[in-house]
Amino acid sequence: MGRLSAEDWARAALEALAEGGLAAVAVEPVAVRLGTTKGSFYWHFANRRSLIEAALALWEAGTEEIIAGLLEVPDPVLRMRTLLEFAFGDPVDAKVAFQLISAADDPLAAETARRVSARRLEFMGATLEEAGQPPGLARGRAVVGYGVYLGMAALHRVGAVDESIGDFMDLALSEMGLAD
Amino acid sequence: MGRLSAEDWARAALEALAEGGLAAVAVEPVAVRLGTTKGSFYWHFANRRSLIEAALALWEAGTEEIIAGLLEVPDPVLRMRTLLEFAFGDPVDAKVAFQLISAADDPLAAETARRVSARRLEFMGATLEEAGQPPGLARGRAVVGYGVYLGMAALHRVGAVDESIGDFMDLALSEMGLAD
DNA sequence: CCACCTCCATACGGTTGCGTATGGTTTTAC
DNA sequence: GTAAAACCATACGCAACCGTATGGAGGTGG
Repeated sequence: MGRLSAEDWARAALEALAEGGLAAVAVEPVAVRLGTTKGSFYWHFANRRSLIEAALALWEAGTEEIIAGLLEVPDPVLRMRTLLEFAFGDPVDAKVAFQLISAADDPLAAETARRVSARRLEFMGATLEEAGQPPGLARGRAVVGYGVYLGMAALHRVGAVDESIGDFMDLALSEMGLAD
Repeated sequence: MGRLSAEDWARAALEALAEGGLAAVAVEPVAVRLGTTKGSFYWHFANRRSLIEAALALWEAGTEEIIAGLLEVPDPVLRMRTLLEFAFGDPVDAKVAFQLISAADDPLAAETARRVSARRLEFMGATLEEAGQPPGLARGRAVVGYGVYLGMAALHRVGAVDESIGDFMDLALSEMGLAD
């Protein structure tokens, strides 16, 4: 593995967060995951808290990155479809979102989840408006669409639904009035 | 507080589960919550694991209880509306569902979440069928409706949406083709 | 080649939670 | 009223994890 950077630690922490929640973002277990020891960690970070912050920042940056890429897509309907492909194609994102919402007793986790969710809802709403939907309806459908995304990911995660990812996407599109 | 029963412990454990996840179902913290000590706990339970089992069983029993009550309502549309009133009126249930889904690395938590979710989806689907909807559509709408329920609870929990509970209910009803 | 800086391993003390042991207090049974 | 049962408090050993201290390996400039 060679020498490690702070970002290596942040990535590993984000993985741990997705799998085991905030409690799994623990120094020694993540060190094991990286094949190293605490000695390395406390060189790059002051404490466990700053590792959590780094992991959350990494996750939030991912959302901004995706949105920036989607802004290159001119057609709003295609843009929304592409967004859903990204969303349902990434199994980690919904897990992290879930873990953070569940860990809402942690102020930073709650605030990060709120900010990222709000950003996504705003982007989805704007795209639906651009597709010709009136503002109020666009907002409502964005909330429902993102809610379905989170809820479906949840049900899929525990095996309560068997429907394929593709079915979810078509369903979400039709819920938003964008059915083809 | 007087003397405690095993069910008192299970209830307190369920509260802790809703607020802090599986990790919060810890013997000593729950003892503090009850104003007692471990000595009481290990009289009623063999270990921490059995406390978790009791809390999960309590949660699952709640679903069955509600469904049993709803079976008394003859009209399927009214039955669905009553169900949603129960669902959105109980702030604890969705929290627990979320926590268990997040804690899906624990086999018992995952299996319980799966079983309860499947039971609810089945009940909702059957009710929609009884309301005159074709089976496939009824199933799909049940999945979407329950998914929205979970997702909305999540977004509401972190403050990403401000819409009132009542709005959620009307929205869910209209999504299921039961709008008045 | 050597002084220094970067990065990591190991050892230590402190905290929190699990599970056991043991004794004490309150209720119940007769 | 007393013996047994039910219930609870305290103290202990054990394990996981946090954060610190300290020293050592490996590259780099002079």
